[in-house]
Amino acid sequence: MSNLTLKDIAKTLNLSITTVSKALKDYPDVSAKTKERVKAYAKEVNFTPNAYAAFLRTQESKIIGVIIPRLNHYFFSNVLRGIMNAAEEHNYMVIVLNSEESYELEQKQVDRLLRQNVDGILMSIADSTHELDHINKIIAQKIPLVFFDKYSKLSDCSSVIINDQKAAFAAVEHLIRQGKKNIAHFRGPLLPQNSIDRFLGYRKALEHYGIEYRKEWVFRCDDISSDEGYAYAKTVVENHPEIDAVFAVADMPAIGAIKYFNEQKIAIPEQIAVMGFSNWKIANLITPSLSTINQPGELMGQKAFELFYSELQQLKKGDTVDRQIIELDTDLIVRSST
Amino acid sequence: MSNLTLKDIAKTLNLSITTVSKALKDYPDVSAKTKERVKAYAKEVNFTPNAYAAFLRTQESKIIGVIIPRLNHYFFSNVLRGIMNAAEEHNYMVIVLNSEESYELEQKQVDRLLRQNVDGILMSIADSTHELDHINKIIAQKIPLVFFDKYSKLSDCSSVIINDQKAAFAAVEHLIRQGKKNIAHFRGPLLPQNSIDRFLGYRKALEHYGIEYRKEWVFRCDDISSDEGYAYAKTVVENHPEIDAVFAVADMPAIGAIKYFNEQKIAIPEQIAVMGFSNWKIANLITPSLSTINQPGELMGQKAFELFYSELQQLKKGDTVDRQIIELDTDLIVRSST
DNA sequence: CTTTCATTCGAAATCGTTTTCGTATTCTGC
DNA sequence: GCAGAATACGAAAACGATTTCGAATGAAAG
Repeated sequence: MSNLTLKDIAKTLNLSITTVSKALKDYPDVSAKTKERVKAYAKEVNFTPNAYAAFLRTQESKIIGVIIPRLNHYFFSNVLRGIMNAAEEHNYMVIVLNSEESYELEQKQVDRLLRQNVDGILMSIADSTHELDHINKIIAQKIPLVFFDKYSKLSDCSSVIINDQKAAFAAVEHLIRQGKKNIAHFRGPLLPQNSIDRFLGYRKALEHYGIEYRKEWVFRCDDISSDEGYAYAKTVVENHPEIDAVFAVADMPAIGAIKYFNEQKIAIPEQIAVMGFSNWKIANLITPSLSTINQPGELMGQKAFELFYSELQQLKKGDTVDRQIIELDTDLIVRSST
Repeated sequence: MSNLTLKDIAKTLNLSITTVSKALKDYPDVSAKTKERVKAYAKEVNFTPNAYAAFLRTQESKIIGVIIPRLNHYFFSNVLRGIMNAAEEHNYMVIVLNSEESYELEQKQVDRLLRQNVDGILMSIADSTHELDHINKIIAQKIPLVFFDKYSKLSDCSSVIINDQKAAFAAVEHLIRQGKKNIAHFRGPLLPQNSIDRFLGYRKALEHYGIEYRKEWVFRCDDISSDEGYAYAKTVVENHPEIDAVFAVADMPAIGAIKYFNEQKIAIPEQIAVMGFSNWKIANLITPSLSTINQPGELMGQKAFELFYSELQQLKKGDTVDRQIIELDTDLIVRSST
C-alpha cells in the first residue's frame, strides 16, 4: 500500500520508466493504446508522482511560504484562508510561519523558507522590521515576493493593500458628521506603514473639516491590545473630559475603550462615540456594536496569491516581472457605537 | 547568491563531494583539519543542504501537516501556534490545511499531505466526518497521526484532548452552586465527540444534583455561531421564561445569547446566567464578561507535536509505537455573567 | 623489509522523476 | 523494392545529497 514508483509501474506493464512517465504526461510520442493502459493502471493503484524527486528536475516545489505577524488575529486568519483557497486551486501547498511581530524571527523564517525552496513568499511585515536585508535576499534569489496588508515602501514588490489613509479619513469624517468635534486617536506603533497612514488619515480629516489637531489627544498603542484601549479610555475620561469621540487604529483598542466606558456608565455614542478599524467578528457582538472599517481579508489573500502566481509565470517565460500594487476597497461599517 | 551545492564546495576546496558531505555531518573518517576547513567555508557561503535531494535518500521531509476545521477560530489558531513553535524547535516545517468542517475536504487534504510525503499528520476531525477510510489510509502508510481536541473514539491514535465531560460538569455545577435550577443547554452538532461529551457532562451534573433533565431545554447549534445563540436566547425568553441559566457548548453561542439578553435589558446573571466554553479572547471583552471554561490551546498544540515526534522516533528505531492519550486540565473561569 | 592495521579520502550507487537524444519499427510514395 | 518520413519506444543523463565500500597512505609491529 505504500507509494508506488514509476519503476514499479513500468515493471508490471512491461514498459520502460520513460514511456510510463511520458504516457502520464500526455507526450505525443506515446501511442494512444499505451497511454490508456498506463493511465488506467496508474489510477487503479492510485499512483502519485513523488513530489521531491520531481522537484529535483523541475525546481518547482509547488509550495509557497506565508509569513504573518500574528496567527490568532481575526484579520490575518481571514487572509490566510484566502491564500489557502487560492493556492489549492492551483495545486499549491502553503507553509505558514509567524513572525510574532519580531524582526529577528521574521529574518529566521525567511531563511527557513528559502532553504525549503518555496516557489514564492507572501508576507506581511512585522511591526518591528526596520531593515530589509532579508527582503533583498528573497529578491536576489529571484523568488516571487508579495506583500499583503503591511508592506514596505522602500522595496518595490507586488503588494495587496488597502488605502489606510483614505479609510481612516472616512472613519473620522463619519465621526465629524455625527457632530463630534473633539476626536481622540488611539494610534498604533510608530513603524508600520498602515499605522502611520491611519494616523495621517485622521489628521487630514481634521484638517479638511477645519478642526484643530491636538497632539495630546493622540495615544499610542504599541501592542494594539484591548488593555491599552481600556487604559487610554480611562486617561481620556479622567484627564480630557472634553473628548467626545475616539478613533482607534484597530478594533481591539476600541473594544477595550468600550469596555471601560460601559463600566463607567458613559453613554456610547452620546457622550463618547467609538470607531474601530478592521471589522473583526467581535465588533458586531459587543454591546454597543462597534462601528468600524471593513478590511476584505479573504479577498486580500486571494489577490496576493494571484499576484505571486502571475509573477511566477512571467519568470518561467523569462519575461521581466512587472510588480503590481493592488489596492482593495474598504467599507465604512456604521453600527451602534457612533 | 543562489544556493550552492555540495559539488560547488567540493570543487573550490579540492575535495570530493563525499568528503564534504561527511565533514559537515561529523563522520569519524574525516580528519579534524578537513572538517574545520569545510565547515568554515560552508558557514562563509551560508550553505544549506537541499531539502528535496536529502529527502530522496533519507525519506524524511521534515514537514508535518496540520488539518484544522476552522482557521479563524481563536482556539484553533492558538493550537496552531503551539504546534508551530514546537515544530520550529525540532526544525520542522508545518503545512496547514483546513477542512472547513467538511468530511469531503478533509479527505482531500489528507490525500494532499500523503502525496507531499509529510513525516506526520496532526488533525482535529471535522464535525461532519462520519467515516474513517482516510484515517486508516494514514495509519496503513505507517505515518504518525495525532489527534487534537476533536478525535475519533473509533480509531486508536495518539490524541491530546481535554475531558469535555468533566469540564462541562464543572461548568454546570458552578451554575447550580450559584443557585440556578432551570438550566438550559445550547449544545453543539450531533456528531463530534466533544459536543456529545459536553452534553453528557451537562446531564450528569443535573443528575448529580438531583435536578430533572428536560429535553426541551436543550437547543442544538449546528454552526456553533453567535447567531444561533442569539436566536435560541430569544426562544428561551419567549417560550421558557422559567429558565434562569444557559450553558453553551462554546463561547460564540453564549455571546450571541448575551447580546440578545442585553438588548432585552434582561439582567445577567441575576435573571439569567450565561456560561460559555473555550475562553476566547472576546469572552473577557464583552459586557458582562463571560464565565467560561479555559482550554489550553497552545499547550495542546505543543503536546500534539511532541506526541508525533516521539512516535516518529519509535518508528525509526523499529519499535512498536505506543499510542498515548494526553488529557489536559481545564479551568473554570468565573466572570460577571454567572 | 614485510605484514598489519588505522587513518583519510573518493568512486559510485542510490533515491524517483524528467527530458534529451537515439534507435527500431512501420508506413508512405515512387 | 527502396529512400525517407512518421511513429513508438527506451537508454541514459541529469537534479543534489547520502552512504556503502574500496583504495591509498602512512605508521606500527614483527
